Amino acid sequence: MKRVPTHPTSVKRQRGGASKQESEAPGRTASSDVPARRAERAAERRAAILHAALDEFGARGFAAARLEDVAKRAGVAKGTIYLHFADKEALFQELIRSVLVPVMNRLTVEPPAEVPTRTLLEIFAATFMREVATTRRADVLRLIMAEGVRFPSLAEFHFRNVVEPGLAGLRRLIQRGIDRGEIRNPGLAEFPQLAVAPAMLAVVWQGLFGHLSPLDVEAMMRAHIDLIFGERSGA
Amino acid sequence: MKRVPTHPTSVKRQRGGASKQESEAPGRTASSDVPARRAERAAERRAAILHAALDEFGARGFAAARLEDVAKRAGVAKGTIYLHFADKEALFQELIRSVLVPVMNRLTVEPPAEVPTRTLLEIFAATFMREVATTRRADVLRLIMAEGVRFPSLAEFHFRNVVEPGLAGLRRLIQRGIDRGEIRNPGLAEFPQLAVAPAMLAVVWQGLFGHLSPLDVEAMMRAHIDLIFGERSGA
DNA sequence: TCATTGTGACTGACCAGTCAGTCACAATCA
DNA sequence: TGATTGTGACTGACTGGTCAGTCACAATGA
Repeated sequence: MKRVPTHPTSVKRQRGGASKQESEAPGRTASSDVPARRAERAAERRAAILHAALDEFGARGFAAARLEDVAKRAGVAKGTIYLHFADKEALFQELIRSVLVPVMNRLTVEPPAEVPTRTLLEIFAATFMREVATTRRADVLRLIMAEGVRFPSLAEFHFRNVVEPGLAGLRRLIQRGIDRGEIRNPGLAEFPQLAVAPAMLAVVWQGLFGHLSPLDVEAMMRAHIDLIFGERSGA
Repeated sequence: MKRVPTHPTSVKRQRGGASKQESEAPGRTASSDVPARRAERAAERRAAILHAALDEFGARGFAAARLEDVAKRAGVAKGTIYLHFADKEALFQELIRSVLVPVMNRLTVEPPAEVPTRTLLEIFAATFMREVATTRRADVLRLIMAEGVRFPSLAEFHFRNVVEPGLAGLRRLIQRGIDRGEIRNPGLAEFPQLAVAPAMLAVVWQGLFGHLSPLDVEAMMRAHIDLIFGERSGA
């Protein structure tokens, strides 16, 4: 970051092939009998580093995480990290990018058939729980809330690519509910944040207090949806 | 944090007098003509250090904040910090303690008169906005979400002294609303978290995205209270 | 005067980022 | 096909800078 290069190697090489962006670790083990092509191996290592980084950053936060630990966890030398990422911050950004954007695409499906809006919202909530709240992706969310202030570009990236589209989709859903007379309160369309707020709280709660006082997130989300649709008891 | 003390100084001296706990910066300047008594001066310095720590930790997070900057901001030498706090972590804990506990006491008033529950909730929300969301205390909240995972004792302290009593008070309020027929959804009493969730989201939002897309927190809270009381439009 | 309080230069651990060297594998040749 | 050479991915010891915490000394004031 602040290192002055001895040789003015102005242009950094930056491998990684055709900008792979998947997040799931590849199933193929390194000891496969079909020797993976170089590019494949590189992609595997890149994925392994991202995976390890998720663990380390998630557990320690950005500033306190040590790249040497990331390397060790990924089964790689420290220097290797720098073959794939420009620096610690770039690794962090790429982590956010690769972990959240794919889920957002999965969450922001088009509002399709003749299904009641309540069901759509329930699916939305269930998907969020299954894909985010109960996975290590929740750590990434907490990480953004935690470190976002210090990385404005990262906060903005997350806002443009996750928050804005997610909220827009939610607003469309809610508006649909209002139009069909399923939702009474028009304020919800103006502030779709009200609809996600409990999910965010759940992520934080489970991370901080889960072991002290576990929260029945599903029941809470059910109560929340009841609140939105003005019912007095769940199914 | 991970520093191994060279000398096994088992018991740290820990000056600082009668455990002052106020958080507001003292108005008195150091150049006051009435020379403050030693204990007073000590308390003032302690407060100044906490105040500076709030700024620095709030802006940079625990790991990245530098005690030298805290000292400079407090108008004090680095060593002086160690006259008042055992180490960086103790300073951080004391910061959380001194900033949030007093507010919690102010928020958790007894549910008094013949006032409608809605008004009480509105007061609760307004107080939270005035005393927390729009002050540097919001940084402390974000700080806890950020660093709490890495400081379990701190997370537990915050849970026992802020979250639990706060939620209990809120639950009592909601139960009152249900008993009086003002609130329809009984799930709210089971999950008072639903009532605070938007406030938490507002704190995070303003911190991360406030400059990209400011959130009209008051309007949102109004919409949220409408939702709770089943009204369709605010006053 | 002397006990208490404050100071800031200093120490030692720590860690992001570097780079000279290694070696697995691919390409080329006999 | 097997031997030789070339390539660049990978390694990890190292550097330079940073910062928490210390302590010998200075300032203060009872």
